[in-house]
Amino acid sequence: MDAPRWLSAEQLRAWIRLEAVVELLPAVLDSQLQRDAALTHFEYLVLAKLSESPDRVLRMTALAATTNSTLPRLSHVVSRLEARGYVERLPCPGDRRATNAHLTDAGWEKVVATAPGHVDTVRSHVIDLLTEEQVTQLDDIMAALLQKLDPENTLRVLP
Amino acid sequence: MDAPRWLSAEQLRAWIRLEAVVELLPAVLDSQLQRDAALTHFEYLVLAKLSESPDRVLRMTALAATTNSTLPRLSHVVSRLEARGYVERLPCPGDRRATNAHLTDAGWEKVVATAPGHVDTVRSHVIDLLTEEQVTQLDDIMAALLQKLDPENTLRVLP
DNA sequence: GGGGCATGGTTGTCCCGACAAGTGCTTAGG
DNA sequence: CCTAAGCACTTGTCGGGACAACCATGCCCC
Repeated sequence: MDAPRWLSAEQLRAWIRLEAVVELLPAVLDSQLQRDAALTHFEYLVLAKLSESPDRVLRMTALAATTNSTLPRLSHVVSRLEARGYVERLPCPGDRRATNAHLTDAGWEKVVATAPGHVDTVRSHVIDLLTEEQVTQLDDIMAALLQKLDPENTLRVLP
Repeated sequence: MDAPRWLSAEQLRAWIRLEAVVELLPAVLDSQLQRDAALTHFEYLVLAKLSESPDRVLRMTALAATTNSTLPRLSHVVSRLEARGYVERLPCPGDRRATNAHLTDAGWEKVVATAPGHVDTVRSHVIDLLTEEQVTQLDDIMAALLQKLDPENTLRVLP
């Protein structure tokens, strides 16, 4: 094996901190949503993405893509959300292999009720801690990382 | 409920990207380590932190702190690592409630063998994708977030 | 128009992490 | 002292996610 290019002190520090954030942030999001809405962060994400879609419908594959997820994982989650009445599965008219996930009225109201608290958490734990300039920097940096993590750019970020 | 302060388009974009990275990055780290060393990212972190400590020993509480973890979680992981011969538990001389985790020689060699591949992954998926300036920005931004996520600053970052 | 292959989704199993109790030690208070 | 409160873990149970195997439909193309 060839000698590994080690990290400089500066790089190491940035990495350790990113590591810590990546570890701790999901826990905060999950616990707030769990406490206030009995939802996983991922479950909330599914509902939220559906609520933003035309007719509140999305194909499973598309939904998996926008939520950075795999199909098996999504399928399980949709089953749970279906059991709670927030989502229903409909056959896709065009393609009989496909399934459409549809946000029910109850699901819509769940999102409406849950979103403010979630946004507050995001603000207080991320956005409000940064300057306007830092938000821009963060966006650029994450975009650079995503180019590697998600080359297909499945989650089409809004303009 | 009062009107939630919504996010601007810029802020939302940055948040969605950070969300995606936080979701996808752990999977990359885990799968590389799993494939090359049959270790979880968290297991590797435990071994790595021990390897950096004097005498390769750390109290469970201290180890939990530097790995951004909880004591129950750590206890389970140490049990697994102990079963594989990488770590051993020793009674703490000063306080008979406490337990010291000690990295064995086998554990040390495991870290030495595993570190280069891990560093390569960190480089290729994070550090090398950013300019020097961006690394500094990232460090500052993550430091700001950690002040909220981890007020005690348990993980004492090196100079 | 029928093999062969890709696509879209579901189901089943295993393992890791969260959470909640429980045990033994230590310290403080009267 | 001796009891009560607090600390440092450990253990047990439960739920969610990864992965692999599986079915069904669509597409090709000869």
